[in-house]
Amino acid sequence: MSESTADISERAQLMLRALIERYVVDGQPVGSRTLAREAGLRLSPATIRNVMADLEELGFVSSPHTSAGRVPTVQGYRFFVDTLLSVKPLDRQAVEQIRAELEVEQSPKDLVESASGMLSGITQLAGIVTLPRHEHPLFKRVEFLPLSENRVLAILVAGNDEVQNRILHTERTISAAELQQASNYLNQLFTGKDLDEVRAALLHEMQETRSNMNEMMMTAIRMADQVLEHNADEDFVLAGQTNLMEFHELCDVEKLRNLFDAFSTKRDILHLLDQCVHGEGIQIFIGDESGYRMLDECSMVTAPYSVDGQVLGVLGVIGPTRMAYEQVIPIVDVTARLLGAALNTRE
Amino acid sequence: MSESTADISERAQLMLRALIERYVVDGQPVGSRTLAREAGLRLSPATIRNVMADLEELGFVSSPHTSAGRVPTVQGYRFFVDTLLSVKPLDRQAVEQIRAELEVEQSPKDLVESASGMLSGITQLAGIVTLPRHEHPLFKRVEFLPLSENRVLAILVAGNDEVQNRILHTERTISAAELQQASNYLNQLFTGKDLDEVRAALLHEMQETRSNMNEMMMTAIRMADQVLEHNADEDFVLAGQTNLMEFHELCDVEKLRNLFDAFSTKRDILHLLDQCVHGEGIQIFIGDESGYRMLDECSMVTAPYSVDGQVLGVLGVIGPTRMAYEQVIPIVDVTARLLGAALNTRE
DNA sequence: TCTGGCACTCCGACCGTTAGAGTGCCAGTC
DNA sequence: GACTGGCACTCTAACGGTCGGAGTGCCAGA
Repeated sequence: MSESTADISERAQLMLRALIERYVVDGQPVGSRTLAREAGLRLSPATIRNVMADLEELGFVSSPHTSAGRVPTVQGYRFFVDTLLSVKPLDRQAVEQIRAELEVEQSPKDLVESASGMLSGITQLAGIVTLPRHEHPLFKRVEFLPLSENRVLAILVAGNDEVQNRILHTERTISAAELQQASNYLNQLFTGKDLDEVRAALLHEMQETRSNMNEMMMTAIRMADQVLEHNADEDFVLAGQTNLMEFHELCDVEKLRNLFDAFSTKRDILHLLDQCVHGEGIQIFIGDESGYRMLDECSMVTAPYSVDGQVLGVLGVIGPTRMAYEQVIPIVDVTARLLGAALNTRE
Repeated sequence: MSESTADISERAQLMLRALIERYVVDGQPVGSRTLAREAGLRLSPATIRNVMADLEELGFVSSPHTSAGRVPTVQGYRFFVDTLLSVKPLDRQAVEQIRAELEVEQSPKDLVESASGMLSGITQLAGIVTLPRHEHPLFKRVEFLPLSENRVLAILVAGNDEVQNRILHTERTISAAELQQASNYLNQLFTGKDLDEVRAALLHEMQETRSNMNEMMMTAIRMADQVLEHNADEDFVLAGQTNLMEFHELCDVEKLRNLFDAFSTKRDILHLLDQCVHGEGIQIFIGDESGYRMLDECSMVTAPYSVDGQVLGVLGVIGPTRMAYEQVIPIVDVTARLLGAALNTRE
């Protein structure tokens, strides 16, 4: 008991590492003999058993039953990724593959989908990427086009050149000149302002002066709301969910159902991803660390991606706790950088 | 052997029907005693066994092993839906629920999602709806807005008021007047024409006269392409996939994986849905009738939905072969009508 | 401090048995 | 001739016992 978590013998660390690396392969409990063979150390199974007993006492491994081998616990994985892990630099081929895929000119939405596909394809796990979201979208421009008698097409351009359309039905036919006047007014006043402010200013003005542009301004507000709301309710793109079915620890239909339900409900997953935006760099949730029951047997490795230093979203990988962290981490890392870069060239 | 498929004794038909209705409930083979109890007929199990033997010879039922009850075959289900089925009219409450959900003002995409959710929610199976697709979209309007130095926002409005945006980088700064001129030209010439024709005409003109509006016209073509292409590659919205995990005949992880893979690949499913557009009214694929292995244990009930007599898409339900067809069919039918109606009010 | 040996435990696989459900067939009855 | 009760038969799923393998903990000796 004199040992604190901080000073586990180096040998024990090597052993834990070997055990995890072995367990990741086939998900079977690892026994002392196997470990004696596989770990580079020249030790007998008996010795290894002693060390394993120590590791068990520290809570890093546990045995499913008396005469089974040992299995890493969440704490074991945590210690592993925090202090034992040596991240292998990603091989050039994979990097090039991702770069090539993301370099093709495509819309942000398509880029996100490509990235998600890449993540799941390379790791053989599930890839997840949130849609890019600007913190404070700017008002850039609004236009109103007469469509037919009582219908006007309103177009709002936000700072990131995101465009919103909306067809509105008006009470009377509004002339092209009037529409022009309205848009001129709004554009002169607000171009470059924060969309939030624009919204507030319009609301204020509508109450003050009951101008004849109310209808137009109403629309502008509604559209601003839409952009803001569209930005508020984040969304993500998932790929390769079915890869998760390969892992027998998840193959219980009950668990699968909970997991897939969470994927389509999105709420909980989004909430979790949200926590990853604020943390800096790679974030890892192992097993029940996430706090969500359906992810108890899963881990999630995430990294935020950003353009010009502004974080636009998060991406990552979801898989069983026994994933090859040392491989997944660099993949997530690189993909985040490359996605950021790809989004940058478009703006 | 003197009996042809056409003339099965009425009693046998009643029996097949009772058997299927019973089997749908819990998916267990149905024995003669159960059937004697449940079917209204006052017959002894022995008699029922004789009739069951006939049905088996005709290929309508089969027994998984010597001393199990009988299970309907695909042919059995087929005969059932073709000739035995009495579709129960949907109860008003459900209809109202669907109507209410689809009556809220929302975009086509949202409507489709609502419909899909309704289908899966009411049937407790998976709901599927293709996005609406106009066969011959019309050109309605195009506008070009100067954004900044070398950037122009192009907006194309199609006949169904579908709007496409695209930002284009120009070689030189084009004045607002020039842009106005270009759009006026295009609008005057092409409004109301078939988008296909517009595209062809523009291409032709570009080759003939090397006008200074080439750049604008190029864009118009590209955008037309986009609308056309967007329409060509259909897509669907799926909901309630996880409901399928409740059925033990699908609970084998291997099958589940194939099914979910097909859902995310989309190709095969789309191909199947495509066949349903052309058939008129309700279409039903039972088990391996679909020709796709991953749907061997599934059935699909579909109906096309249309606006003004033009079919825009298909919707339906995917579930295990033992689904309550007499309930699913009217739900699919009604939802198709209501979705058509909902889309209509928007145009 | 490490190791070989030993007793012990537990799981999974492999029977054999049994109860239950359902069948097919036959002879008897209305 | 149509229906039924009875009977022998078959197959499955569940239970329990046995057995080998894998792995453990502990101890005594190097």
